[in-house]
Amino acid sequence: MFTFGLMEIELSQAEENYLKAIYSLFVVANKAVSTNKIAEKLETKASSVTDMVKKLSDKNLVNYVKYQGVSLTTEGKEFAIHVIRKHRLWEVFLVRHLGFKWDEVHEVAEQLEHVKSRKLTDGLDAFLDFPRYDPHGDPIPDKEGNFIKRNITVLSALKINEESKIVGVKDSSSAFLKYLDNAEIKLGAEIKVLHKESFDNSMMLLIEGQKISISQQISSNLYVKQND
Amino acid sequence: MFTFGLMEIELSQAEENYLKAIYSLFVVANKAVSTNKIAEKLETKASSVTDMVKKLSDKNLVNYVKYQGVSLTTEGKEFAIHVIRKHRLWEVFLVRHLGFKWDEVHEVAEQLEHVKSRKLTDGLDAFLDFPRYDPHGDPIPDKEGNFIKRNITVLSALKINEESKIVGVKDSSSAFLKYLDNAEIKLGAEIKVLHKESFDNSMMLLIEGQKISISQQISSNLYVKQND
DNA sequence: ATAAATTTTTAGATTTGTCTAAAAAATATT
DNA sequence: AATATTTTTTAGACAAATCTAAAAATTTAT
Repeated sequence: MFTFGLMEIELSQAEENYLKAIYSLFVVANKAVSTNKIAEKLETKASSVTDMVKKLSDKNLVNYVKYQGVSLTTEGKEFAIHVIRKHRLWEVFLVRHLGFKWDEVHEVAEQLEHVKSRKLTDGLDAFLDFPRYDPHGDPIPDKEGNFIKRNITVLSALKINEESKIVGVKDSSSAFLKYLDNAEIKLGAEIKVLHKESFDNSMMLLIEGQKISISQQISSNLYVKQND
Repeated sequence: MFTFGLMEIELSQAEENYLKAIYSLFVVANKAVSTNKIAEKLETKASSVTDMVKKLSDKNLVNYVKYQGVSLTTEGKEFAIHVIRKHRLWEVFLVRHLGFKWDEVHEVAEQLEHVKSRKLTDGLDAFLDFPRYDPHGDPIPDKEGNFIKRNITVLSALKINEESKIVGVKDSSSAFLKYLDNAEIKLGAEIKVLHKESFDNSMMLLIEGQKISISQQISSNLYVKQND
């Protein structure tokens, strides 16, 4: 058997976490990522990253040239996306069925994402009725690893009088999510930009009938649907 | 803070597996268990067990005297029961909601049982409506670690003309469970012993209207309700 | 273009959990 | 009771994943 497509190799949790980190760093940088960046993301040391990256390279999961950063191979990307799929499906489950708040799911999903069982993942997906987004608005890859590519911008980029809908958060920290809860800013909310304050870049917003002012810190961490 | 009751210490998966193994061996033997028995159960070597048991003893989770076997401390028992609780709750979830058969749940539950989150476990328990038994008929400890103590015997101990109900399996191997599926022997089935063959100890059974013969291998691995 | 600063890698050590082989203790046998 | 057998522990080694400190390469600055 040469079944090379996916899942023939068993990865450790550490390996999976590295692939996930490399994937997400690559997505934003769009070029090979440095060992330092990976170390920062995983809260480890660059020397540890070098070791692991060599190992992943031996397994053909990453492309690695000394001193020139790391990128994922096709296979490595498949693994990373599969882990992300599991993570986000679990988040949906926790919020929908176990009463978790959106700021409480991350830590638990970080553990659940490493459970290995195709039947479990696909069964969970079906049980949840194939959700397309997680509680933070991030798209969930399907069985084949296909994402919905959303047309989104940050709220702070909108101009006065533009209308849009909040569809996701850039920052998923507990602190930020709790702020949004307190301010009653929810995904799906329709918004309109009433005013932009030039000196501090704060914004006056009409959100579901309510007028509220938000700092740039906030508006630059909210994703809205691209208007066009 | 001296909160010593439970969960202040974080255990590794390996440590949790040792506690679980020691617990289940102790339950049947009712005396301190040998390192050899533990090694056999965990498919490892006795020397590895000695090492781990020392570590668990340092953490006050087991009582260990050289050459004299191992037993759980109150705290160790609490941990073991908590892991068993998680294992069995996940089994219920997998069968009820994700379409797993009762012979498919073990391996996945072995992974899920190590996920650490009080909120997850108790939330799952509530979501499942506080099930009292897992798919194999084993009782599920509640939040406080309390079990239902069932009055059960093995089917093979019943006498001719005795009636009872199948409530659990002693052997949870995939092979045995599949045999039961094929023979359409389910938990909850009402049975009556029609005949016992003296030369091979096989039994003729009336089970839900059907007459079937089962070997001693089978009857000694099925639990029935104790007819007091 | 050379020096300075930064980044990355290497070398060697550490922790966890495991192993094998040998030694020590406990149990069984005669 | 002495010997043989079995069980258990010790000693030393190993793989995975990490770390620190030092060396090497790259990038930035003058």
